[in-house]
Amino acid sequence: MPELPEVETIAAGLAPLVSGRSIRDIFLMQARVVRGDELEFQRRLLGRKVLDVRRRAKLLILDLDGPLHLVFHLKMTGKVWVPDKGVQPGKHTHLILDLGDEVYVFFDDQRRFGYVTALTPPELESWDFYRGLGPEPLHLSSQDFTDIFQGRKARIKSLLLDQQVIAGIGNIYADEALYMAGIHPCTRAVDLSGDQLEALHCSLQQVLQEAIQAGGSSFRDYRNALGVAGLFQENFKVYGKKGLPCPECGANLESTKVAGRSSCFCPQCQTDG
DNA sequence: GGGATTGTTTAAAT
DNA sequence: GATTTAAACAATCC
Repeated sequence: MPELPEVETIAAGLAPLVSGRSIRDIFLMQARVVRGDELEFQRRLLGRKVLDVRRRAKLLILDLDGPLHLVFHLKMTGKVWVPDKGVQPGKHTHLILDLGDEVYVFFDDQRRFGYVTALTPPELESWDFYRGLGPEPLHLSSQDFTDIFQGRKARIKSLLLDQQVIAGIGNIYADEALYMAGIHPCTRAVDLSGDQLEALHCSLQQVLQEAIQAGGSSFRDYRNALGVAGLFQENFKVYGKKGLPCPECGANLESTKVAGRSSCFCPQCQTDG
């Protein structure tokens, strides 16, 4: 569930807590959450110092000396956080990094879809998934944004969710941005006017920035680096609100399947589908 | 116990 | 071959 704003919030919260600290010990309770050989994983990490914490797409990346990259994908229910002192691991805590002075990084994942891996810079750069990621939406000019979708025949919602096309967007922010721009999720990108693409660019940047400001969305069980819930879910206009009235026109919001995902939209405000 | 939930991969279709 | 769509997968909740 964590999308761009949630991972951004986690990275920002984690950075001051872990930067400059070294990994003194590693406790791996669920080896399956580690991609690659778990012994090699532990060998690589031990003693490394955290230099920086950042986000790329939905990936949370800790840059370590060596150099080495500790890469998390949180998928649906993954959490990377620094608990208050004395907090014991839960039954879904799969990995703990001991950073000394009673500072621990917990990696929790109830459904265990998430994963973590330790990669050297060449390994990271040659990783097909990483290399194939599309541009960061917040770094795109209106022109670049338009160029991405120009002439594509797929439905706009599918393209927004495609990490190779544009990175970091999931079901929540795709639905919200399309609603704000007045575009039906089933519209083929090729059928969108220049004005519509510009509106979508604008609404996407707005919704992402507002969500980051609010500390992400806490639908279900997302928590930030301190284990605190975000607030943006209170700003949802359409996501998960099938059957409720549209905040603009009052029509009942509808849901349909696009790219295998439920997609909530207003049949009045989001036409041309 | 079936269906829904997620992002990604892989296979199939166009 | 390129593009697009659908199914499969992981584990759990309701």
